[in-house]
Amino acid sequence: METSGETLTTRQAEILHFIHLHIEQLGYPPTLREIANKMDIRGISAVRKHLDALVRKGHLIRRKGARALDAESLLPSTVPVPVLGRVVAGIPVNATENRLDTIAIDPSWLPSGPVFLLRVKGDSMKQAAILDGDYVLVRAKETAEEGAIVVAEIDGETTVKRLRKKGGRLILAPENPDYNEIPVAEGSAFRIVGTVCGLFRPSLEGSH
Amino acid sequence: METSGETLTTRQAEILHFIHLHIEQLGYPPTLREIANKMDIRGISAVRKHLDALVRKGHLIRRKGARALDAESLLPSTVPVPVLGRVVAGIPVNATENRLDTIAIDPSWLPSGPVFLLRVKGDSMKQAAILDGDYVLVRAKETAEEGAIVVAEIDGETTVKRLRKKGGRLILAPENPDYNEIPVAEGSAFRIVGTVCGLFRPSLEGSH
DNA sequence: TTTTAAGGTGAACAAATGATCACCTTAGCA
DNA sequence: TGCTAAGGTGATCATTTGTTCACCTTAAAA
Repeated sequence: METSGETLTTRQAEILHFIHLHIEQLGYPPTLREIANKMDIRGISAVRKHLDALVRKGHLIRRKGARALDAESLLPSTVPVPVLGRVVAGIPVNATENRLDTIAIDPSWLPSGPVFLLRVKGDSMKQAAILDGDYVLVRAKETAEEGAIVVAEIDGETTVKRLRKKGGRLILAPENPDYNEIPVAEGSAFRIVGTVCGLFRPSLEGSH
Repeated sequence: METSGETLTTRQAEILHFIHLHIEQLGYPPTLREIANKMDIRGISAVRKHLDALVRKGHLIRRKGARALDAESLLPSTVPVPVLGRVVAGIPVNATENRLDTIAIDPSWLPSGPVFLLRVKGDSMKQAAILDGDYVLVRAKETAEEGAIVVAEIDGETTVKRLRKKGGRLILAPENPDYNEIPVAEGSAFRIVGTVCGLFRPSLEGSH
């Protein structure tokens, strides 16, 4: 995601940095005079020239009015993704219950459609490089192809397994020899909640 | 992350929503008159009263000056993290060269201090659940404890391995029996770039 | 040597903006 | 019945803000 065309001078980069900082800290852009103060510039015409340069080089958008500086549209935005605790009846992505938290995810790491995050318990998917405590990114859908890693609900339990077929019957296959396959019995309460399409492992440090 | 104290009236929620929308689309907050226009209000005093109510109820921060509305500090923010290609001399976190991309990461998944993302090549850390194509989150520092997973540069090559000691000498240990340990020879060009403190695996779907 | 771009100073000025005051309407509540 | 909160109208006014123009300095390029 390249934003720039030409490269910035040191001074221009300093000013752009201050604008970003101001927006981050206060929630809105600075005025020309506020920029002049912080940069130790006495006349605001100099500031104006810098802004013109930043606009020309594609790092800033200016519109009419006070503080009408847009430096954020050119930065990556994010999508808030809910972290669900238990996954129960219905597609629960928009439900407030069971929502433990909301994490911002970069859109380039998201598929289209409804998604949610789920914290993995246990190491039954160890061989698929999914560990206890990892967050899996789940695309909410009721169907899945054979071979996909799915989040499924079976007999009231929510689990992350690989979906396989054996002798014409669906099974939920772990990726760890210490665990047993879970056959999907004829009359069992079985439902696919979604497919695992990403993985996040924060605070990995200290594991060994 | 609860932001509100008291609940908003319908009108107040409408106005707050417009403010958020304006910031999202244009990068800066609206003026009182811009709010009045969109809300079909003729006098700005009415807008002022609504803003006062939003401030009182904890949904907005106001400061002196035009467009000085901060509605974003009360929403989850993100931190832009650079994705580096090659990791070469110096701490390159702020260098524009080698920067392939910038990804927004939720601060709750970040440690303090300078970090960057690095795409993993090869499956030498397979047993540590780090696969080819994964992005590792690296805390940039020049030292690491034994047992930590590190990004290190040795003889011009950048690699992700576990840092171990064997017979009083450092080694870079893979987590895959198919790979050999890399001993750190006395006079070799060896440098620790950082420690792996997180992992991201987008577009996992389709792997089996 | 001249030219050009980056960076800066200073001042005048029109437009945009928020503050403030007085007054109005409606609905719920005591 | 009177009171109060939410919501609104209209107008005045001081301040802030961006625009514009003329001119200066310095260093690199032609």
